[in-house]
Amino acid sequence: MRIEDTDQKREVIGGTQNIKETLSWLELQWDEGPDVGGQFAPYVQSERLEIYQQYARQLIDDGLAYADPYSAEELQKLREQATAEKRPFLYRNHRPKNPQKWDGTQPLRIKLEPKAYQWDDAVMGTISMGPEMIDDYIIIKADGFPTYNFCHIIDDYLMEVSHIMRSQEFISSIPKFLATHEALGIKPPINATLPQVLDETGRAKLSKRKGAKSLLEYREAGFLPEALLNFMATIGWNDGTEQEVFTIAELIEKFSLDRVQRSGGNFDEKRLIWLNGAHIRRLSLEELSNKVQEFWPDSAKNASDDYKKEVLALVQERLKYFGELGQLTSFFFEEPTAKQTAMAENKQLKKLEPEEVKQMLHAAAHQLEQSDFTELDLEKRMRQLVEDLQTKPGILFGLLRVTITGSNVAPGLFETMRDRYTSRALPLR
RNA sequence: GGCCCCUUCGUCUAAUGGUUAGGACACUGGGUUUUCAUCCCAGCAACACGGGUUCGAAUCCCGUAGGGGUCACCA
Repeated sequence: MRIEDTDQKREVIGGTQNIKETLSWLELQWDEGPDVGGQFAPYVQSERLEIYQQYARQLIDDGLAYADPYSAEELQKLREQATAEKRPFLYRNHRPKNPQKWDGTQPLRIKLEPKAYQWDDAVMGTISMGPEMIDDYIIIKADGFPTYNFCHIIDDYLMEVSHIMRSQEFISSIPKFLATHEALGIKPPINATLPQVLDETGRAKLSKRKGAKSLLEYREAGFLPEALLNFMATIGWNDGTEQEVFTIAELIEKFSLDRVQRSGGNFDEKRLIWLNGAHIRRLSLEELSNKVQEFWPDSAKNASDDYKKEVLALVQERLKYFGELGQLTSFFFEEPTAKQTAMAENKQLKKLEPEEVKQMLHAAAHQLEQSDFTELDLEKRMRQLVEDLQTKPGILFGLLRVTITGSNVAPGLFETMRDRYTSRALPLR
């Protein structure tokens, strides 16, 4: 892992920390980099300025770099002119004839020979671009910091990087990178251009500025890292079989660049939600229990771990992400409040007269007092009651569900009764 | 505008000249069931368009259209 922090103006407080935290959460570990060290340290570019200066001086000595005499305003003007004439802006058309000696206060530009390049991209295949893609770009800014375009090449070389996998927006810069390698007399690594991830509309690349969530927000919402990785990996890649759900270990084993697609894919959150549910269902109760600790409702604070585990077992197959845990389980820990609303929303229950409701609940309570609260006994008694009251399972069970959970959506009724009452988490009334 | 990349169901994708164009998500219907969910079954739904090449094209070639990227003292 290398921290590319050469743009002082855009440095965000906590930005690096955020990246490290995200990668750690996703279980993507770096074996070399900040915090862990390595033979090519330092791994933070702002601590490597000397190195870039050295390479820049070499280029000056070779006559391959020169000071840029233009002011920002002058350049801006030239650029606007090019845009107005509907042609690309090329700095090299305005190269100074006799550039002054670089004193470190002006930007330093690399002098590249315009020529066509052809190379093999590990995803895109053979790509070629003409000389119009080559321009003299800034390698050291007026503030003394190098640009990404320049210093990543040096770092990748010094750090013996084998593959560079970048998103599509870099592809048209690759000829400049190749030309820079030539100027420095070093061999370029393998380039792989990955498809972009687009937003739900498929019209723009996914970006936080346009409302995309950060990965850490998915963590907050209770998504699993393996689901996120599974989801991201299968936008633009598949293993050639019909497998949809992959563990992290499987992804590491099966992923290969030659099965990566060239076209971009949409970020379909519905598919992510489904995948997350699928991964949740694969967890053992023990694993699930460990992962949801932060997501229990406040009212579960004093409940025992054993009780919470029982509750968890009842909701595991209906949990799509942990953020739902509260609304799915709160009635195991506190008396529900939404009973009236739930009654009104239930097609069968809203037709009942208050007197009928009262009668049914009294009869049910009477049975419960005699029950041993095993699931089997509860079911036997309630089914008998359906017959005694000459009602339907849907009505009596629905009424009990609403009474106990405050909701029309809940785990199995008899399991719910058993867990809710035998634990003495809530008094029987 | 120049240059580059892309285009299979609504979405993620399989297919590498011969398939009724397959799977998954979503959606719809059904089954299991006390609700929801899980699970099972079924349905809906795609080769951007036009020319070639070929006995035969989603697949190869050319063109058109559409989409994306890039043209910073940002990465």
